[in-house]
Amino acid sequence: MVTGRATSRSTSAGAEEPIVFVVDDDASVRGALSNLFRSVDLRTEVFASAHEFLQRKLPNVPSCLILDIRLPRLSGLDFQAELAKAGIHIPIIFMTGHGDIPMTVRAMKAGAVDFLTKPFRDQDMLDAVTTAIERDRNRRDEARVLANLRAALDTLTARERQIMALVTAGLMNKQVAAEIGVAEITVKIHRGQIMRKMGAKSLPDLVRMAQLLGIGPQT
Amino acid sequence: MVTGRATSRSTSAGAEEPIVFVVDDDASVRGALSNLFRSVDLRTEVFASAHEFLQRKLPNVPSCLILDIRLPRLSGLDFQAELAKAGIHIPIIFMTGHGDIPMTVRAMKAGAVDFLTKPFRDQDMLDAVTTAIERDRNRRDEARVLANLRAALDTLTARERQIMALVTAGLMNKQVAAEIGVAEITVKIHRGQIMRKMGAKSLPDLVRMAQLLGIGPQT
DNA sequence: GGGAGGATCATACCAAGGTTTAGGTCCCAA
DNA sequence: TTGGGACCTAAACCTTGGTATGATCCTCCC
Repeated sequence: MVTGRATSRSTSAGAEEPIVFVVDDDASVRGALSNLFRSVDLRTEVFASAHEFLQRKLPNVPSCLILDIRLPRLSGLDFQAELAKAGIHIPIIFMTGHGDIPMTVRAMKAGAVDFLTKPFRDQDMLDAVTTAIERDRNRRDEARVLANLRAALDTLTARERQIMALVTAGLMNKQVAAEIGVAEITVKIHRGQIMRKMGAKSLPDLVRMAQLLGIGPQT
Repeated sequence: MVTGRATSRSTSAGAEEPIVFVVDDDASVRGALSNLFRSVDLRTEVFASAHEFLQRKLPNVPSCLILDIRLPRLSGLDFQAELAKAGIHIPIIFMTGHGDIPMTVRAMKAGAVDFLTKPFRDQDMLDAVTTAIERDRNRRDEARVLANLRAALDTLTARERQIMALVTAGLMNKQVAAEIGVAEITVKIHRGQIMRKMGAKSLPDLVRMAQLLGIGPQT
């Protein structure tokens, strides 16, 4: 399973090596995990507190966070909530020595990848990390696509966005024209501009973009 | 939150009243839950074992299942796995007197709505049921849409399905024709037939259908 | 054998999509 | 004031999309 470093993926440019972040106030735990991950060639960074971790500017590579439920000043669960509120969606793996079921439920409901009780088997942790990294990789891929689409959408004028919505909803040019009270030729011209700006190679292409952008009939 | 019976929804024909199923070998628990749900006008059915529950032909209404982790003969977790394997996707709420964290994690990973430790507050259970019913309602809505689409897709011939994939991918008729080695007019005729059979009112419509059906570029 | 359904194609015709060229107005910022 | 961008439109022109009619060929099945 955990075969080692995510050897440079042939696609997208380099620097795709995943990172595992560990936050635990117990130095021995940090050391143990650090060793474990290094043993499988996983880049690792450890922190003694949530605050310390937040200082670190998060890199743009697949990563995950291993968190002790019981942290000084801020509980792991609260920290998880903080991150979510801040729009940071790094997958989290919890560890606990004295956790209980309600904590576990809360963490899992909030999207935690796993919730391990100490002591845990190395392999369980590695499996969880593999899952977490993979999840983050997928999330990042989707986020990148969406960001590009949104950037393209931002170059559209209000009129173009309006017409894009109507066109992708399935209206004919003449219907769009009637709907917004302009001549059909005007719609055609806007439409061409939309295809260019959005980089859509076909109408189905544009429809899928609109879909991802949440435009028109959500379905 | 739990305001009572899901009074006839204006859409789809009646019989939409949700049902809560309870499986627990402890008669007093069954009685207590039964009373609790009746007090908020929720239709309830209780069973003493997983086997008993399976005898019951599941009705076509939003429902959820409340399961004790510790069941005679078959653990709640294993039963959850059984149901999943059998393609039964009813949302599950677990109860436990002596559960542990790994159990909780496994249940939640497998999609459980909640995992309550006995004794729990009535309100917690009611909240969980509300969430579960709502989740099932959404799932059913999506499933119904998808079933209709699949039924329509089934009426397509192999050729039509092939052309549908290419058309929704964004190819022009002439490109489709070249791709499959027929005349453009043939593609046009098939295409018209596809629109009719699928009940698509426009190309964007068809594209969205293809998307839901997992046809073409998944994106 | 004969009919039904599927696939193919031609011809003809019309509707819809799309670009180019060439304007026009309005408004905002340099 | 001037320039540019957004928006609007017309005319001309070409490409695609889509339907109708009619026909051939094949296979499967009664």
